[in-house]
Amino acid sequence: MKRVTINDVAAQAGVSRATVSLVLRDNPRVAESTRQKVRGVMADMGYVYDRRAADMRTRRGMTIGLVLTDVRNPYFAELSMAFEVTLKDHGYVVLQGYTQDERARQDRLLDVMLEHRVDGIILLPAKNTSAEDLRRPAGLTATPHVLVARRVADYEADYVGADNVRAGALLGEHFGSEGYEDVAFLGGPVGSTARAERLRGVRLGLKRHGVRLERNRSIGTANDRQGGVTGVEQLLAQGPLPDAIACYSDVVAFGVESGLRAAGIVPGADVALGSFDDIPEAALQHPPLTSVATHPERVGAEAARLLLERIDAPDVAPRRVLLSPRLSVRASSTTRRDATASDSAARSGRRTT
Amino acid sequence: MKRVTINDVAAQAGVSRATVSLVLRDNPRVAESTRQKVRGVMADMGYVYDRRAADMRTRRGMTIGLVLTDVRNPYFAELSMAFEVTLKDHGYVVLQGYTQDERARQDRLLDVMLEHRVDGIILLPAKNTSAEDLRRPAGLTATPHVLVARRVADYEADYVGADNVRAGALLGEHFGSEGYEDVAFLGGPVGSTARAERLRGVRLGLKRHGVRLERNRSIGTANDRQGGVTGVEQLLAQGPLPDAIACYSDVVAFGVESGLRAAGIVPGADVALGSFDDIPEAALQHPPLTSVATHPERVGAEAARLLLERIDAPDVAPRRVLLSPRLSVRASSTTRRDATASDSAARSGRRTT
DNA sequence: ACGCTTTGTTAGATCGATCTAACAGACCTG
DNA sequence: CAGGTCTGTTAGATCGATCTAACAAAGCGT
Repeated sequence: MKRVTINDVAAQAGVSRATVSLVLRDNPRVAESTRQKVRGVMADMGYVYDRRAADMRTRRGMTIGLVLTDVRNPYFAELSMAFEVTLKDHGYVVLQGYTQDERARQDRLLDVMLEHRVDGIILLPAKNTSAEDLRRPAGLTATPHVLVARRVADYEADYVGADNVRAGALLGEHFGSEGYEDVAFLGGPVGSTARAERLRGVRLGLKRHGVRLERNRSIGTANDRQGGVTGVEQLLAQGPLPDAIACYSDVVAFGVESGLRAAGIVPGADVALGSFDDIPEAALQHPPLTSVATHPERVGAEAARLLLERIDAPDVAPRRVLLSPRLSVRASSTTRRDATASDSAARSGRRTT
Repeated sequence: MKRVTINDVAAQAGVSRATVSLVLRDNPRVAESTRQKVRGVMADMGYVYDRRAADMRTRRGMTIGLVLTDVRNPYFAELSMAFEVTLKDHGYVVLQGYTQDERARQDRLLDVMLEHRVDGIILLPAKNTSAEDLRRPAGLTATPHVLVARRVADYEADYVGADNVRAGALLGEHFGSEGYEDVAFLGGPVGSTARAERLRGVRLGLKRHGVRLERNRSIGTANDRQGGVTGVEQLLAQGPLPDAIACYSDVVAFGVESGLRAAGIVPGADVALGSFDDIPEAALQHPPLTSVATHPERVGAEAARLLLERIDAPDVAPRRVLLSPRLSVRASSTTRRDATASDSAARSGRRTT
C-alpha cells in the first residue's frame, strides 16, 4: 500500500535521487538515454509526482484560493468558471470555498487557505466584512489577494468589479425617461457595498429627471429568489404599489416577479421591473427583463489577471478596476400600455421623455 | 520577507521545536504555563501553521478533489455547494476544477489533483468517459473516489446519482396518462449515461400506455439553454410538431421554451413540456414547468458521505446509491385546453386516462 | 532513602521532493 | 601531455512540520 517515491524510482533505475529529480523537470543536462530509462521505470512503477513535497522545498505552491459566497447564484457561478479557466491555463489549481455570506465562515476559510499556503486569494467579501476582518488572519497581508464584486471600506487592496454606481444610474435614468415617478429599490444584503452603490446610482439617475427615491422605498433582502419573494410581501404590506421596482439583481427580480404574480399583480404591466447583472435567463423571462449587464466573466478574468500580476510583482500600488455596465432595455420596463414588446437593443444614453 | 516557522517560535519562546508542535495540536501533555507562553509568542510573531509540511509528514492531506463539468448549470452548482458544506464540516478543503465536458481537461485535472495528493476525489465524469480513461491516471485506483450523476461503463467504483430510469418512467407515464401520443426526447449530451437512462425510462413509461417514442424523435444537444434552442430548431426542421417534449434537463427546457416562442409556438398550449431536475426556477416559469426532481443537494451530501466512509475503510465493496426521483406535475404538461392552471402537487403514480 | 510511576520536555530521524557544490570522465587545445 | 572546459551524475543539506524514544524532575509509597 506504500506510495512510489523518487527514491524507489532511483533505486530501480540504478541512478541517484537527484538525477530522477532532474528528469522530472526535463533538465537538458541529463543524457537522453538515462532520461528514457528513468521515464520508463516511472511508468512501470506507477510513480506519481508529489507536488506537495516539491512545493515545500521550492516554497511556491501553484494553488490559488477562491472564496465565494454562494455559487448557486448564476452571477457567482459565472465568476467561478472564469477564474478557474484563466488560472488553470496558467498552471494553477483552485482551492474553492463558500462563505454563504457569513463572516465566521469567511474567517475560517481564509485561515484554512493560508495554512495551505496558497500563492494568492480571490475574495468575494461576505456582507459587512470590515477592514479589521481582513487584517486579522495572520498572513493575509503577506499573501497576494484581490477583492471582487464587493468593496471593503478603508481596506487597501486590488479590486475588480462592475461600476455599480454607473450601473444604477443607467437604470435610474431609464426609469426616469420612461416617466415613472414612484420607484422602489428592492433586495440585496444591506451590508454590501454593491447594494449601496447600485442604490446610490439609481437615485442619481432618477434625480436627473427630477424623481426622488424615498428612504422607505428601499428594502433589503438576501440575494436570492426567496429574498425577492419576501421583499415583495414587505413592499405590499407597506401600502400602495410603486410605478417601478429596481431589483438588486436578476435572481432577486425572478423572486419579485413570482411574488407579484402570487398577489395577482402582473409584472411589466401593473408595475415596471428592472434589475442588475443581465444573466442569460433575464432575456428569457416573461416579460423579458430589463437589466444592466455587469459581465461576471469579464470581472472574473480580470481579477485572475490582476492576481497573477501581483504574484509576480507584489509591491505595485493597489489597483481598482471598474468594468463599465451596459443597459439592456426589455419589455418589463416599457410595457405599461403594450403588453408584449420584444427584446430591444441596449440604449444606455437614451433620454426621450 | 521570511515566513515564521515552528523553529523561530521555539527559539523565541525558549522551548524545543517538539514542544511547539505539541502545543499546535493541543496535546494535553504540555503544561498549561508553557502552552500559554508558546501561544503568546505565536501570536506576537504572526506565525501561520504550514499544513503542507505537516501533511507531508503525516501523509494525510485533508483535501478533497472535486471535478465537475460546468457550475453554471444550476444543478451542478447545487451539487458543488452540497459537497463543499458537507466536506468542510469534516475539516476538509476542496480543490475544485471544471472539465467543461471535455475528456482532455478531465485527464489533466485528475492528474493535477493526484499530484496534489488529495485524500479523495468526487468526479462527475465528462461525457464519453471510458473505464480506460479512469484507469490511466497513475494513482487514481489507489485514491478513494466517488462517481456522481453519470455512470462509467465497466468501471467498478462508488456511485451516487438519481435513479434516472425511474425518473424517466415517471415522466413517460405522466405523458401517457395525459393522452399524448407523439412524444419527443430533446437535449442532453448523447455520450452520457444519464441521458441514455432518462430516455430509456421515458420509453418505458410511455409503453405502459401503449405509446412508442420513435428513434428519430430523440435529439441530442449540449446540456444548456442554447442546446434547447438549437434542439427545437432541429425538431421543427424535421417536420410536424410532437404532442409533448421530454427535455433532458430544466436548463434545456428553458431553451426549448424560448426556441418554441421564437417560432410562434406556445409551450404548454401548443405542445406539452416536461423535464428533469426540478430546479427552483422550474416552478417559476410561465407556464410552470412539469419536472422530475433529482435532488442535487441530496446527491451531493450522499456522495460526500460515501467518500468519507471510503477514506476510513478503503476496502469495502463499491456501492451504488440511487436516489428516488419525484414528479412535480405543473401547467406545462396539463394545459392543452385550459391555459393557466396552477402548480399542482406531485402525483407520481397517477394513471387516469 | 530507595525504586517506581507520572509529568513535561526534547534530540534526532523522517516525509518526498529540490538545491548546492563537487566530482569523475570525455574532449579540446596549444 | 598538462591544464582547462564541458557533460552528466551525485552526496548531503534543506524545506517545516511530526514522530519515536529517551530522559530529567517531581511525586509517591513503603
